[in-house]
Amino acid sequence: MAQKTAPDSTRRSERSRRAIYDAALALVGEVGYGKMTIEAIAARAGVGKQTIYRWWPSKSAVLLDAFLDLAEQANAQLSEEAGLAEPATDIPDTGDLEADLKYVLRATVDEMTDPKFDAPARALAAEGVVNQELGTEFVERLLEPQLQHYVKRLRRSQDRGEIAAHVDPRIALELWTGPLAQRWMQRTGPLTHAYADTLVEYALYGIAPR
Amino acid sequence: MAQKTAPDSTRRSERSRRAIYDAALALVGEVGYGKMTIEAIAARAGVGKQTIYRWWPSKSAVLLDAFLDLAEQANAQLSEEAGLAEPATDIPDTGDLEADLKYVLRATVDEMTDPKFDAPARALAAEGVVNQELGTEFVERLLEPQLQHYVKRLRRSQDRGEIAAHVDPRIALELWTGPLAQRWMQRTGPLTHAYADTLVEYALYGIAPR
Amino acid sequence: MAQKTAPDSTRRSERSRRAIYDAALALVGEVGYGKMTIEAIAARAGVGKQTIYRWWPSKSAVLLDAFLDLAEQANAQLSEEAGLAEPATDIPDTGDLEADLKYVLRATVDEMTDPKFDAPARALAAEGVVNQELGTEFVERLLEPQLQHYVKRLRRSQDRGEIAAHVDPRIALELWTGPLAQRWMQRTGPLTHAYADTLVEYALYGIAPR
Amino acid sequence: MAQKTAPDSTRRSERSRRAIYDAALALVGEVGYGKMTIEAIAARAGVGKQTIYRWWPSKSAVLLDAFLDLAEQANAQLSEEAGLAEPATDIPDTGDLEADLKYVLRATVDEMTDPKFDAPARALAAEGVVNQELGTEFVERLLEPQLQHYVKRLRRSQDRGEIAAHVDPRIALELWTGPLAQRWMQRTGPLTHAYADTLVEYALYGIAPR
DNA sequence: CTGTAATCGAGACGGTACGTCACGTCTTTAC
DNA sequence: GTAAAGACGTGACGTACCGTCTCGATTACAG
Repeated sequence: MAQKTAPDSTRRSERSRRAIYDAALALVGEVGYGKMTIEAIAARAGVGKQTIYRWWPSKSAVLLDAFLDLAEQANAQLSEEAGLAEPATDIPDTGDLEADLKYVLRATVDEMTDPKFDAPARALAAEGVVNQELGTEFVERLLEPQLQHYVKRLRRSQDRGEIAAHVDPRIALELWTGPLAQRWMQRTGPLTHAYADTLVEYALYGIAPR
Repeated sequence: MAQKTAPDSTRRSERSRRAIYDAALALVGEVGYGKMTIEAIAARAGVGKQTIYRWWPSKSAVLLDAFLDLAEQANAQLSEEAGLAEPATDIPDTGDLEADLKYVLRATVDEMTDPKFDAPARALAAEGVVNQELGTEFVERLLEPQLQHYVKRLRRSQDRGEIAAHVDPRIALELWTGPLAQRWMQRTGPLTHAYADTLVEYALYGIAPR
Repeated sequence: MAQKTAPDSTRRSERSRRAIYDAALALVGEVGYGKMTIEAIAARAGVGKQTIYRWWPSKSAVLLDAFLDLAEQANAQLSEEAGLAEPATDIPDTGDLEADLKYVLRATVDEMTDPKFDAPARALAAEGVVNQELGTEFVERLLEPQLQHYVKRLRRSQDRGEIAAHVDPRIALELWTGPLAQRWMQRTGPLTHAYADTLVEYALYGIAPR
Repeated sequence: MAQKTAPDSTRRSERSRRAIYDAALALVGEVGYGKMTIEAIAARAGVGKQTIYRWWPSKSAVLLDAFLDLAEQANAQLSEEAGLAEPATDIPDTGDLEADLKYVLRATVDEMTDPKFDAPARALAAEGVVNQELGTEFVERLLEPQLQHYVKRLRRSQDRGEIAAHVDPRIALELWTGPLAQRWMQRTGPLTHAYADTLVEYALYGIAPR
């Protein structure tokens, strides 16, 4: 099937791409996703509209790429600060599962609260709820890779007998990521460190009396 | 301060209101929230645009009312089928907490899977992620009342010693509603009865070895 | 065949129509037909683009109506100045055909030179050369009615024996309107009173020796 | 003053030039002048856009050159058919002015009707009405040289006393070229041999009774 | 039972943004 | 250095809806 003669990506303007990302992220923060227009992105980036339409099919796709780029950069910076060559996203393993999970979950809460991430992340999450394609990509490229860090970490604990053998780690991790996600997306309650700690405790030991 | 001469709701056309709800729900299913326009709702409902603008401030508000109406009707019908006068939304209390939770959670999974509810509910959930005001109203009028049924039920179990005394029921219920919501909204995994059962088990007894 | 549900002309805004005419005529004079855009007309008239597209199919159609309106007004004003109820466009009949023709032709030259008429008239004439539909309408609604005044006048002279019996007045009049039109449109020579006079003389008596 | 580093015409690609002419003439016939775009000419000619912009300042200039080239070729072919070395554009002089004029005018009518010439000629004529520069060039390079053939021919007749001494040939010729041009450009009437004949007769002997 | 005031369907209005097209310039690679 | 190719910033296109407005026609209450 003939594509509409796909553009030649080797000749793509890097400077335009960056300017578009910056403009999109700035705008989604300033006016919100609904009122962010492609024309405004183009104007702010000092770029022709066609340059956006040439490389992305929709404004959600632009924002997704911009956000992924942002996440990547933030990650790279984090690793650098830690003086590491490899990405620093692994979940720590001090031998104390409860402490490790609380540590990571508190960091997640902090990130969810950071206004720099909040606006674009909400916009993408919202769009993903309604737009299957974008939602899938968002999950596959951003969310699931992060969740897999939990899977790895839980499996290590399971090998050591710190988690019951019958437990499926991929489901277990949802005991805390699910509630956190819900509070963030639906604002059903405050997102605090204490809340994160409680979730970890309930999840590890259950709510039935021991 | 003078309101914009608020309309007189006693003279409101009931037939128009119903037609607008029907049109909105039909359209959100057919073309999706983003492409649903007020003009299309008006045209389909055989109604002037002003009749919509007179009574609702935005298309999300129309859809919210339409959906609440739908939920109400569905509820009423359910109660009627059960031959009850009062609404049938309470969580059963057979004395077996695990069984009761699994029963209700399976029903929730079924509802989330029902295409009649799926499209408008997703649209509203998505809009709520990004639009604080609508999100809050959605939660307050629809979600939180349902969650409170869990609180009531859990408290009863707690009084009987079936749940540890230190547990906060309002947080505990998120151990299963959170994961369910996340799978539904972000499509991070399949929504099945087996999954619902697993969530209840993990939540009750924890994932650490007993 | 279903029209695209033609708009209701009884509800048309007269103020907008006038503003659009004024803007179109002003713009064609200032920037020329080629660079006159519908957006600019709309902006200058303080009108939405759709209001133009609702009532006219193209920018040439707008200009045609604007110009016809202008011609009508100019005509009405002329009649009024002369204190007449009927339109003053008839060709005089003093009994001296040569003098009458020269008089009218000189007036035509003056009009063709008047910058107020020149720009829009050129634009329409040009568009009509290339666009059959517009050209036909331009001729039928503006040019031919004026030519018919010559026909009437010539026929009267012919009845009196001042013009040879075998002559077809509709063709005869082209002996002077044709050259004038050509000099105006193609700029093949200057448009002066002397030139007009010469045309009348050559046409009446021929260029062969008598 | 530095020209924009004028291109070196000795290295110009003849094949591209020809292809551009062909493409321009074909397109003006197929889609009309207004919808003929430089991009389309380039694409059809298998030529880069810059190759057009390097050698011509505007699309009207391209078409003008293309049309002049066409006219030249047609002329050369005509001469060749007649077995002549020199160009065959002079007006015949059989001694019978009326007959000679009718002969040439009938040929002009035929040419104006030939669809191969019609589309580009109209486009250029139209553009010339509105664009002084192009109009002047069109007249100087194409129209006026043809009119001068009449001047020469008329002067010869005048020397022989077949035309009144006081007549200005340059004006006289407009008695038939003007009407013809008008009928062609403004479509004010049919273009036939009979019409051409009538024009010649009226012009020679006048419309007043002799 | 009839006036009268508000709601109703309809849709024109001034706008904003859409996604596309072509402009004329510029850069890259091949000849 | 010219050529084909095509990405770029720019700006107009014609369309779709926005939310406001004005217009009769309908409707339901108050006199």
